[in-house]
Amino acid sequence: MVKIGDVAREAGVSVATVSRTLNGQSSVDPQLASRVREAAARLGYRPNGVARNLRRKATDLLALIIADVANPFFTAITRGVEDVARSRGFSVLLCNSDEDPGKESTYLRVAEQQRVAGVILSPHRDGSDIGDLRRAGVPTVIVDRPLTEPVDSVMVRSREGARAATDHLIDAGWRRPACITGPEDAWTAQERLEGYLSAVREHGEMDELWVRGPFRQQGGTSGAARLLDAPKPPDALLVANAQMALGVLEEVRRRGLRVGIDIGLITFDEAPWTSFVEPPMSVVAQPAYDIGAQAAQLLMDRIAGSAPAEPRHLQLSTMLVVRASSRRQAPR
Amino acid sequence: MVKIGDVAREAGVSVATVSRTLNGQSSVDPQLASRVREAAARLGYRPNGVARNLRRKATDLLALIIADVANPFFTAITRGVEDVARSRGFSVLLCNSDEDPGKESTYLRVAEQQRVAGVILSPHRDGSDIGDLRRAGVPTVIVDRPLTEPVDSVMVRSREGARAATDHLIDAGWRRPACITGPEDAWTAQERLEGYLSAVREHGEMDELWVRGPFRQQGGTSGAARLLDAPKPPDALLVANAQMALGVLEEVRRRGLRVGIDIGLITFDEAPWTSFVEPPMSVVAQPAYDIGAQAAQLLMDRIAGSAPAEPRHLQLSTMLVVRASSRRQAPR
DNA sequence: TTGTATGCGTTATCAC
DNA sequence: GTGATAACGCATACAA
Repeated sequence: MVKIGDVAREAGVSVATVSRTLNGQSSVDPQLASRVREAAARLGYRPNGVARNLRRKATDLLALIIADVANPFFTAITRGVEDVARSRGFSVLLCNSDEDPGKESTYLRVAEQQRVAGVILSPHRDGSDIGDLRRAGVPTVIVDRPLTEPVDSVMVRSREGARAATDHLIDAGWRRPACITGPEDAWTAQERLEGYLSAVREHGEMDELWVRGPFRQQGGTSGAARLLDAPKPPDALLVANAQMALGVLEEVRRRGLRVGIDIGLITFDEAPWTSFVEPPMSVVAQPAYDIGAQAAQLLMDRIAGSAPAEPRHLQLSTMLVVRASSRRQAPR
Repeated sequence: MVKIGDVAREAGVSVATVSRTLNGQSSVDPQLASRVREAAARLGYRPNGVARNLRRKATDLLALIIADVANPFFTAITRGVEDVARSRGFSVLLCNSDEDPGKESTYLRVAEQQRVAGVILSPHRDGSDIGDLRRAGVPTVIVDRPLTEPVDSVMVRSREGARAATDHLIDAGWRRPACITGPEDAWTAQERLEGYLSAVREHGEMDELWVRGPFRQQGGTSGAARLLDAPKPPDALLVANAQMALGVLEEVRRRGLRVGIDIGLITFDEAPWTSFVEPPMSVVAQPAYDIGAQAAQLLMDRIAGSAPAEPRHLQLSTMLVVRASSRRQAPR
């Protein structure tokens, strides 16, 4: 492996000059500079990033710690993070925590040990301990779920989205909208439920119909089943996430209910399939890519030191996308 | 930032003893060892991974260079890689090349400079130059698309999958199956087309019907349109990727054709939506997660030096998943 | 502008 | 079993 000294010898200069040249310092004689560059090219020199990082006491690595990159919501966040990171010369370490506090803290430790320049974290259910990170002075941005610690964050106005979706269901003529949300310890589940409740309460004379379940397909299936088995079942459903929505769809079809006629449907998350099911599914779209991009931006500012001392909290809005599943057609 | 010397002083031992203790060397007096561990905990010591990497001349970082993590096929590969990497104590650097030779070579250089322990690469269309990597002795595994260089690889028997799918269409009673495949310079597109062609030729007396398009939704739309506008249009379609399949579905519906009755459909890739469209879509499932997991496994073996000198080539099989879209129902 | 020399925080080699 | 010390490859303070 050729190192800086080899290049220096080849070019007949000192290592300092090689270093300066390759790091684009202006104070190098153009003549020498080109001799250095030629020598480096001739020898196929590749600077050792590890040594450089050690000396500079800084890396150009970002850690992205999320539940699961296979969840389309996080996939989009990941893409957003990676795009702005790359544009600023940073690379991203991908960490799937699977909502497992153990894996999460392992990754947090890895991030700290590898001296990453910053961390973007979607904390698990029960809150996460980023105390070590903060003590170590590692810039951090929280996404999707809040943390009590005073750090930068990027969130989505879930509650407002749920509320708008519920209002829409009612406006469309559905009389008994219900909500299928996530587990109690999931903040986003709570937010979405509250959005639903506030809409229903405001309309008055409407029953509050809701159930919880895991944020997975099966959670949707069983949630729908429980609601539909009730003596006075709902006639429309707001589902808190796309994976659950697939389960709901399954259950609804199993019962022979016609979406848009017998039952109205709307779900959180613009998954790739939503506009291709029959009928197309209305959604509360979350700006997932932007969450990632903005979080990365915040982080870069923080790393560059060009951020205010106090933490900044970004709140992105959802977008209501109305398709056929939530429009009420008269039964034939 | 507390360093190893601080811990040594706190524990009243030498840095060597601290290092040995924290790296789990057995040859340390248990008494001293616990004193060291206590001191480290008391001080909140975090080993500096960068310094360690420099000294050891090795990192526990893997670079994963793929076209786009947002493509479900690559998402699954990514998850597979990350899982086995983590289980072996490695982290993964996520790199989206977007099929752009420029981005790809940038990432290749980053990987080399950061002295990653290994690289998993899905080369872009026109072939990729991993010469530098090989010269630098960086273990590399190629996935999804071949490269002439003699390195480890994990591929899918695309051709056989396409052939099985075409055979299935014919067996199901479709008389004029066609193929919508990707661009000429995409190896997988070629393989899938050839699989289709071999099936059709073997059956004899059948027209070879096929078109190419970009591996995107729009490619499916326009491909389907061109085929269906022909004087003698096909009655069934084999589509080379899931994103194209969405486009095909769109076009087919636009024309009022009933899937499974007027036209048979089957596509490559088990995307999350395939079983939820109406009617459920038959697919040629690729073992994407396994591709990633196996590639990572191969790479780890190579890194550990426990791999044979000659490159190993894994070939994973596809799985035909027959759903309603490719079964032929009599028109009502 | 250029060169020399020091140190970044570890691990590992060598004596003891 | 333990400790002193020399690398690892680079960036930079300082001297020239």
